[in-house]
Amino acid sequence: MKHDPLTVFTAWHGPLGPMTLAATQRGLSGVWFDGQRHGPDTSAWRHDSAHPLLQAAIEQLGQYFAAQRTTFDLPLDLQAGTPFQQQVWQALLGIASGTTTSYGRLSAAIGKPAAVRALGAAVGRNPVSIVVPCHRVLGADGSLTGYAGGLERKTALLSLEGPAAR
Amino acid sequence: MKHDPLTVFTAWHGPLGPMTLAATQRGLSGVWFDGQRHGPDTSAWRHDSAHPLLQAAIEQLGQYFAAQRTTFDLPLDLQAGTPFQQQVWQALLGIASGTTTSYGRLSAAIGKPAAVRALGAAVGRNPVSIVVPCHRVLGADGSLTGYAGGLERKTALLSLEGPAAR
DNA sequence: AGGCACATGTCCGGAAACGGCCAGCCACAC
DNA sequence: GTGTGGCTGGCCGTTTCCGGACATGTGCCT
Repeated sequence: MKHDPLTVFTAWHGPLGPMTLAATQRGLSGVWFDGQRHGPDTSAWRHDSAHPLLQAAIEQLGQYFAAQRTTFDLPLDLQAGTPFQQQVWQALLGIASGTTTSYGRLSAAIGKPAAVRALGAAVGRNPVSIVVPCHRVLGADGSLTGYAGGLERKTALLSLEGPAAR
Repeated sequence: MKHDPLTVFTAWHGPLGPMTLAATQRGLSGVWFDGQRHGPDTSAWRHDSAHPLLQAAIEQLGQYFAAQRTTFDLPLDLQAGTPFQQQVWQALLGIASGTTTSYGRLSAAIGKPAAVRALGAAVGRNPVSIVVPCHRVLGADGSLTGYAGGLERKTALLSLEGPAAR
């Protein structure tokens, strides 16, 4: 009986495979690789491939994959998560393209150095792949550790962003 | 992240104390005595004392309390409950003013004679007091058993509806 | 008569398990 | 010595699971 915003979604086939994008009145709320872990349940949403924000997102993603864009200019709606998750996702936005950080440094950055493990779980549930760059977080020793869309995709995204930096 | 209808609400001070009324686009969705058990959380709703449906409800409630009306003519929205709860609340609407029934008979009426206890719980969570007459359900031996708004109010409503039948 | 066990759907609280981690140790290889 | 690899334990938010409580009534047992 609570009021949640109406969510619209559409499909898009990008270089790394088919994806699903979602948006609310407040902004872009989701970008998922089809079949990834923690994927969306679209059954209660409305399909709308003509939605302006979704089209804008697709355009910018296309430019990103074509290496013609490194940052995104889109309104985001991250209100779906818990306060802690929102805090983590917000922090992810601070990681510049071409750079990476570690789970430990990120948890220290939000003032909860001991919540490293919990942060890892929160990062893994980031609903807006690519745009909210959860793929730029590595293990303390530089290992890939994990990615909801599969490690190959994480590697692909990182090499796309920093050709030099392996 | 699911779409629920926008809910509006307002306050009304009736003969039995202050109350809160709520409505969605589909119809009247709530009538509660302030402070009753299982009361609403209005924090995500919008206050709108001018809403036509809410005003209509208040008018009819006024007539009801003045003994100038025994039935209500208002669209209802009972979609907030579980399927079982909706079934029970729907059954409540079949109890005519001036009459009463028991939890046992009611559970038999919906084809689930064994779910008496569950039905009691469901009746107790009826969101639309008075209009959906949960106060017309008594124990098998005629005892009052319970009322989310307090037993005094249950008594008051029953005596209002059936002056003869105490 | 009186007492007790049981059926049923839902909610709520507490307990436990589960992660996209990391630091500290130890054991081995060179 | 130095480096690598593997194990261990503790960290903490979230999710899941489980056990009880309820606006009751019927049947069986004493």
